[in-house]
Amino acid sequence: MPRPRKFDESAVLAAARDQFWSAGYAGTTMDAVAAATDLGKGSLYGAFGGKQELFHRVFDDYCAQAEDGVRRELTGPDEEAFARLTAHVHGIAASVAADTAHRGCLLAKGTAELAEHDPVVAARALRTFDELERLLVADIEACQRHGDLSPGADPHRLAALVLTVLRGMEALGKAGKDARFLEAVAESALAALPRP
Amino acid sequence: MPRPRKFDESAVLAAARDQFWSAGYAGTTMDAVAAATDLGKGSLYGAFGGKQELFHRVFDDYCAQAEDGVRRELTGPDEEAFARLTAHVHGIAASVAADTAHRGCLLAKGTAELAEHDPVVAARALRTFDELERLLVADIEACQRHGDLSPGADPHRLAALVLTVLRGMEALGKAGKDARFLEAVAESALAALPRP
DNA sequence: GCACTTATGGACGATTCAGTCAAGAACTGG
DNA sequence: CCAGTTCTTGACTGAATCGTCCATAAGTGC
Repeated sequence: MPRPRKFDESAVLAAARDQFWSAGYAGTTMDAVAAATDLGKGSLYGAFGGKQELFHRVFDDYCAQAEDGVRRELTGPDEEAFARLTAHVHGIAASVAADTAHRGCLLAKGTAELAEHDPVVAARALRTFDELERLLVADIEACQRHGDLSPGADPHRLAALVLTVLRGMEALGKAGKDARFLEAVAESALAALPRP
Repeated sequence: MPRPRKFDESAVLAAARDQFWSAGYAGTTMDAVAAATDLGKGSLYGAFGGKQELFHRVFDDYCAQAEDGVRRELTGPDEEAFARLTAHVHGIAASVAADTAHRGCLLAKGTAELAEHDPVVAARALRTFDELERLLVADIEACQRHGDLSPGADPHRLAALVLTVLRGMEALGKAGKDARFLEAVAESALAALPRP
């Protein structure tokens, strides 16, 4: 029987994630990750394979968690679909505004830095956005069924617009646009949805 | 009288910009910049001071050019204000979609990578977005004067929404969302503006 | 408690990085 | 054509960088 690992894998991944999140991929050194996780470099390489593989793992976990969070926020009975949608949009605005350190979102940061040259990252990012879009479509369809949104509108187009607004808020929040701006955008985007 | 410079400063800055654009700040080496510009490192450091100063210069120039381009697209007589707006939004969608290499926008990439830790970059990015917003407000007000948009709507809110959609399209295009998606978003965003 | 397997941790190596420096080249005013 | 100033070249430095390696520790089935 092998010697079991002494470290908690999820804690190590969280520490690595924070390093990548703060310094970016190229700006993060494996020595820093080792120091942050209190692991020797031998253990780090033995367990995760290398910088790129570690990042892929961290990025994948982050995307999965992001999807899960949104899924929880947007799933439920039709009667509350519109409330869920407004809460989600306002919630994103609020959380972006609350990020006064402008750390932003690892999905956005990783995509901006690596999507051009790393097909694994690009594919994972695209899959995540597609899933977020799908969740929005489902919720918007629920809104239509319950009569909160115009049944004649194309739910895919509405979802695409909402997703785009959400990602734009993230980008502008990172640049320092304030809570008032973001809140106004959230309100305007919701007001732009066609009511029956 | 001093010996004049042999190189063309704007060509050197363009080559440096391409390096930073492609590899990011941390991923770019001064050796690579020197090779791309055919300059010795001594000249590079003598003329621009160092990696960070060079990036600030490149980033500032890029932002200024971006502002100028949008200013040209959105400025003109009231009668064409709405046509300018629709052309701008569709133009961004088309140019993002045409960027099949997913190089994206240096403003977005630099902001994502550096805004958190480099106040110079953060301030320049915010200033650029504010200027783009201002240009949108001016054009939307022109639309209202000419009767193409509802005069009762708050032009600042509409401009904020449009700017957010544009930055969201850039972010999603980088992740690989296709031309059909982006075009649908552009159309939906324009359709969401309140007509008189 | 022995043997076997894996984890650990830190030293090590080859490479690469940002930035410096000095010697010589190039240009112009006089 | 000379003197003075700046530009250029590329070798050099010291610090990091990624990744490897190996001796040792640790846990478990028998």
